[in-house]
This record gives sequence, structure tokens and C-alpha cells, in this order.
Amino acid sequence: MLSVHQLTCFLATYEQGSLTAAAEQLGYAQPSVSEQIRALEKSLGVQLFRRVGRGVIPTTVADTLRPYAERVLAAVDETQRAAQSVKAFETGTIRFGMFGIARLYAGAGLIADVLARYPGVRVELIGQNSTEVHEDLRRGRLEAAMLAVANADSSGMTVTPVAREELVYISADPAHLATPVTAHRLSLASLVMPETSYRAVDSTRTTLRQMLHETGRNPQTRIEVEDIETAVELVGMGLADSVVPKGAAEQLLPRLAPNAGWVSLRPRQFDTFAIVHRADAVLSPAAQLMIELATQRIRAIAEPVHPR
Amino acid sequence: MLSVHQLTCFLATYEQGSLTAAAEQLGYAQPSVSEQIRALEKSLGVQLFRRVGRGVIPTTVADTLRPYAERVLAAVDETQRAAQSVKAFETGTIRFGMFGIARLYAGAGLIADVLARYPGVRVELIGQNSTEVHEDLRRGRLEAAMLAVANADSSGMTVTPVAREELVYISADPAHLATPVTAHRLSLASLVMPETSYRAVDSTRTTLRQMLHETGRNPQTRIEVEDIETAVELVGMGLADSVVPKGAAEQLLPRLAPNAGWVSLRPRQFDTFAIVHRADAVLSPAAQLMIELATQRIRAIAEPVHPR
DNA sequence: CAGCATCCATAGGAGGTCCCTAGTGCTGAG
DNA sequence: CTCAGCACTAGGGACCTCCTATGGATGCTG
Repeated sequence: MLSVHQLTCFLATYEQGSLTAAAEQLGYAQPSVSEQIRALEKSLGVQLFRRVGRGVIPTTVADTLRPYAERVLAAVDETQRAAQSVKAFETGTIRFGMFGIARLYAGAGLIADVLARYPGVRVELIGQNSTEVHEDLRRGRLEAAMLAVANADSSGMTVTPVAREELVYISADPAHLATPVTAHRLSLASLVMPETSYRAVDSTRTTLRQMLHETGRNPQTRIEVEDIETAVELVGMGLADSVVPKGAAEQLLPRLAPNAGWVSLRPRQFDTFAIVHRADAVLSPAAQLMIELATQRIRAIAEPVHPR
Repeated sequence: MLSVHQLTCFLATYEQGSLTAAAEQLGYAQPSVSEQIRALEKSLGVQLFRRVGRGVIPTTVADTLRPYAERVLAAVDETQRAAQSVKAFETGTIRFGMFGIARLYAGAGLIADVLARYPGVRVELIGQNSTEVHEDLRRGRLEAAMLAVANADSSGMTVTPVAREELVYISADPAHLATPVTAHRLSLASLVMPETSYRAVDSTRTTLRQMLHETGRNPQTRIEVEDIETAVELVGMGLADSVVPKGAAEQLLPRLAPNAGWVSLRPRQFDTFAIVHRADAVLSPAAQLMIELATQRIRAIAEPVHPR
């Protein structure tokens, strides 16, 4: 099997025209280089140098093979430099999960932060829908993610709360927004709720379930959709009301449901944003960077929560 | 140190998404591949795969490095294929020494022969002047050559006679060509002789020295030049006469000295063409090919000599 | 939820490779 | 002819490579 080391010795010998000089250049003893050349000649089945008393003379085969050997060594060198670049975040891809609502809070700004600091990198913010992110995390395809989660779910996952955000009731009917919405009124409302696929672990849903459960009632969702944007649009069309984080309401209502408004719940409820990753994972520098930046972004908008 | 083998294991693992599958593909045991990947990760200083229960997942670093690894392996593959091509004479350079007079007999035709059989090769026919060829042979820069030499000279060289060619006396003065030239007449002639630098071992000169020595006379060379073409031109200008192989006379006189003619020596003298190489050399396939083809060419023109 | 299959990591050992030092033989130059 | 320079050989130590056997973790399934 042809090896990089053999080609290195070959080129040094070719340039120096001498095994001794090549060995000196490479920092080896002369017999070592001699052995490498012999092994290379044997593995290729061709003679590369003629041994002639004083020094060695490249054959025409050596002349032909030299540019190939140089290309191999150049490719190896590029590989190593690429690895160093990736380590220093000069290039490469940083992939991070940020699903659903969290994405609304930090998406574009977060990417801008990364690019400002490391102009060469590619950034992937995974999470068009939440099931995908959850599955990727579980399977290990995604190292870490920023999610809005119910407290301490997910066996085998480490959940680190970062910030919390008030949940507000949104509606196109001003009468629904006159006073804060109680559990009783919530249980009677006709709701559209996003995150269908992830409903069992979705933070907002879990919070609402707890709120209603304390009053002995079950939540009524009339419409189930995947995107929060779709849910807000439906609210704007007057087909149902919904409960979303306040920041999402402020960001989406003017654009998707300009005739709708929002009001607090009573008692006020909060969604928790958290960093989630496998409990056993050692986080890479890229993931740590994204976690740090995403945390800063979220905390600038929502109310910081500091884990004990 | 990064090795080709590590990159092979890396790519197999990346494609298969599993160490076990990669090991099977490569024909190794699973721990071997595992060890190679770990060594590669250590030497690059980056994590390439996340080990996650079932299988391994490439990190973004692995995504980035994969094309580099593929380029290295492609370059290695090209190198090996190039070596095979050279072995089969599909490509590469064939270098052969053919100096002075021999070149006039077989130069262009010999190259045509090689190209007809191996269209991909480059051919170098070394030997603008004879010193160069002799030096290259001695130093080992040239593996073998076809020369016109005196019998069995050159210590450390193997000389294989291939053909012989009559030496003729050429002159622009018809009176000089009326009868065959004897040693006596030769010793009185005003001669221009080529191959100045190589005069001690040149075949024609040696032959003439022997011819004159038997009659107790010394050769008289009025003019010394390097090229046989120059010598013939000088003969055409009537400045001197010369002695050259018959084939050279027939080829050069019409072009360079149309007013000159030739006549035999008495007794007739012959130049010997021979293959010369270092006594210790093992001839490469390329050299053997050139020797075979050059021998055929020379023998088609000059009188064959078969070594005992 | 218990059992099974799958996959990776570790341990230990046989064989090979890499690299060294020391010495030999050959070649070319003075 | 002698000397210096260069490649080869021999032998041994350190390391690497690859194997088998085994253990631990995970995910699927009845």
C-alpha cells in the first residue's frame, strides 16, 4: 500500500539527488529513506532511481511520477490546513437546532452574530418543524438545540433553561381581550394551536395543560396546525383564538393578523427557552459558540432565567 | 502524521455511517477501523464522528473534510495508475542516447518506430554532441546509448557491437578521389575531423590511428570541429578533406557539399556501431525497447555485426 | 418491560513496520 | 593509490497495525 511517507521521501530524494541529503532534510537516518524508496519502488513495480556510485539518478519514470506525488502531498497538506481552519472557525459548517418559536426570537440575528465573528463559516439553523429537531437530537444528528420546552422532560437529555417569556392570549375579537384570560375562559375558548407533531412535549401546551388541570378542565383545541405563523393567520381571520409567547405575538400579529391583539393570562403563564442536548454529549466548540450566542440573543429579548 | 489509510477508513465510515459496515467494506475487523478513526481525529485535533449508541454520526467537521479526503485518495489513485501506465509504455518519457554519426542513421526513423508502437510516450534522443552523451552515460544520467565506438574501450562499460559501416574519404577535389586512398596518402592529406571533444575514444579516429600506426605515420588533422555537418561543409568549401562513415557521406554530401564526392580507403576501414551502457546496470524495459528498435534501424542500413 | 440484536469501546497479544546505529563495499576525486 | 563520500546490509528496539474476545450501551420487538 502506497503511503504519504513514501512519497515524501521520494520527492526529497528527487530534489536532492541523494539519499543522504534527503534523509538529512527530513531528519531521518539515511537507511530509513533508502528503505522507504525501496518499498515505494516495490509497491509501484517500477524503478525510480538508478544507484550509481555517487548519489542516485532519477529514472524517466521518476520524472513522470514526480508531479503526481506532488499533487498527493499538496492534497494532504490542504486537508490538514482545512482541519486547522475548521478548528479556528475560519471555515466549515456550524449546525445548530433552533426550532419553532425560539427561531422567531433569535433566527436571523443569531446568524448575523456568527457571521460577524467568523466570516468564513457556513451556518445551518435546523428546525422547520419541531419533530425534526427533536428526532435529530435524539438520533445524534444534531448536537444541541435551543427549544421552548416544558420543564425537565426528555429522558437522556440535558435541559438548561435560559430565559422565560410570558404566554399571551391572542384574538381578532376585541371582546376577548378586554380582561386577562382565566383558566375558566380558556377552557371555553375555541383555540388554534401550533406544533401538532410535538404536542406532547411542547412547552406552551404543557404549560396550558397544567393551568387547566389545576381547575379540573381539559384544553379545547379546535384546529391543529404545524406552524405558529399559520396559527396566527387563522387568528387574524377570526376563525379561532390562540395562546403564544408574547414576543411571537408582537412580531407576528402586525404582519399576519393586523386586526388582532393580545392580552395576558390570569394567572400569568410563562414559556421556558432552554438549551437541549444529549446528556452524554461532549459539546464541540462550534456548539458551545452557538449556545453562547443564542443565549445572549434570547436573554436580550425575553426575561433571563439563570440555572442554579 | 496523517496517512492514506486513515483517510480511506474515514471515507468508508462516512459513507456507511457505521464503523462495523466500514470495516466490512474494507475487509478489516471493526476495532481496527475504530482505531484508525481515533488516530485521525487525534492527529487533526478535531472530532469527526459522534458516537451515539447505534452507529456514528459525522460532525460538521467531517462534512467539511470529506471532499479534501476524497481529493487525496483520488491523487493517490492517479499516482498508482500513472505508474502502471509507465510500466506498460502507455505514457511517460523514454530517454536514449544516440550521438553524432549514429544519430544520422536512425534518428527520426527511430522516433517514428517508438511512437507507432506506443503513441502516448515522450521520446528524448540525447546527443547533440558526443561529450555530453559520454558524460551522461558515465554519470548514470543516461541508461544506455547507441554510439560509434572503437572496439572495446571504456572501462566499466558494456559495449555490444550491432553493425559496421565502411569509412570513406570525402573531398571536393576530384583528383583526390580517383583511386582508393592508402595510409600513405591519408597521412599526407589535409583533414578536417569532427568530434573534437571525444577524439580519444571516437570510433572513426581510433580506426584511422590504427591504420596509420601500422605504416608508422601520424594522422594530420588540419581542422578540428565538433559537428560532422560542419566538417562536411568545410570539405564542400574545399578547405580540407575528411573521413566519414559511408552512410553519413551519402546523406550529407548532396545537401552540404554537392560538389564533393567520396572514395574508399585502402585497405577498407570500418566504423562499429554499438550499444553502450554501464557494466553494472540492469536495463529498464524502456531502454531495452530502444535498444531493440535502434538495432533494427541500424542493421537495415549498415552491415550487421552479430556479437558472439 | 424483558430479551435480543446491533454497534462501539477496550484489552491483550502476534506480527509487521519504522527507525536507529554500526559496519561494509563501491565509486570518484585528488 | 589513497581518501572521502555515498548507498547498502545487519541487527535490534520501539511503535503501529490488526486480530480475537469481551463488555457496555442502545434500540427494536414480542
